[in-house]
Amino acid sequence: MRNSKQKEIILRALGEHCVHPTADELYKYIHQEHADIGVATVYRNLNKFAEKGIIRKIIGLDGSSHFDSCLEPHYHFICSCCGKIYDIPMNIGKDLIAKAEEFTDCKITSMDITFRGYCRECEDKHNGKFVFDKDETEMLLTASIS
Amino acid sequence: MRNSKQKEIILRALGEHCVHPTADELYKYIHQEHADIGVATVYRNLNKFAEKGIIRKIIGLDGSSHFDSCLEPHYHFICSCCGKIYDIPMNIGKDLIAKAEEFTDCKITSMDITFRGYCRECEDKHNGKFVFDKDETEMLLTASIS
DNA sequence: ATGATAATGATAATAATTATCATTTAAGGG
DNA sequence: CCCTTAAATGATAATTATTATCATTATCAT
Repeated sequence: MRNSKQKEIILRALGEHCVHPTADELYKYIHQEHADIGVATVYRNLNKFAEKGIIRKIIGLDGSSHFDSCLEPHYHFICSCCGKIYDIPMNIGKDLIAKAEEFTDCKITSMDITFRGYCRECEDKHNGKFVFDKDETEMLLTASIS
Repeated sequence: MRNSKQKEIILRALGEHCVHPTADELYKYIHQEHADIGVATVYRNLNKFAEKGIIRKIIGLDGSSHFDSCLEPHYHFICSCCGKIYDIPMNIGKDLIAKAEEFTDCKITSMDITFRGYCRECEDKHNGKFVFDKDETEMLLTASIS
């Protein structure tokens, strides 16, 4: 993989987000400062980075791809109300892989644990009654960009 | 939710599949016998069933939505080579939810564990060197319909 | 510096999913 | 059993996210 100015910009931009953005969201964010970087480049590189293990790809509530620059072992929490994805910095359940290999007779290389529920904010605001609303989510994700 | 002939057909068809199909795959399967059932109806009902907790929705390697008629607590294994999704009938790791709630201060309602690796077949065939190929996957998924 | 070739960006193409809306159907009350 | 009402359906259009194409540009080993 050859180096490029665009790759550095994309990686840095991803690092600036605590709530994990989609390729499209990241493209729009980058576009503000670097209007000369194309959509295809952002999609291409995020996927390439994820393939190489430089970043992680997470699948959101609605099946959309989100990206995560944190490589430390951790799991994810997705709020069923606002759709935001949070990190859970845990390194438990390592023995689960061994158990699963016994059950399946397959070679297991990784494990993702995703918790769902209601984040503090949504639990307080709506008492957990609301369901996932994509528009609201996009608003919140955009708002969290600083 | 009102009853309908289409709903019954869709639910029965899903139950006949051991490898979890996507909405589109299930539509094509149903279409062979019931050409009068529309795409929208299949998508609509699968999603409605999943919402109501009658079936489960699983997100595949490439972010596609697969459906699973089995409601017993279990986890999934996705082969990084052929993309097929298998069930792992385990009921371990219940205490993980309690731990995650401590960490996050969020109300957690569910947990998904997805293992990735290479299934027996792919491990033997390619020695785990191949990466996910969507076309090959579709072929295999279709072939598994009986 | 230079040549091979990987990376880029504009755009077209694709694929999956959802919205629209006229028509049909289910189900409860009279 | 018929009627009413609203939910469900199916054909199709629309949308959306993502990927493919390809001419041009940039990287980097030599």
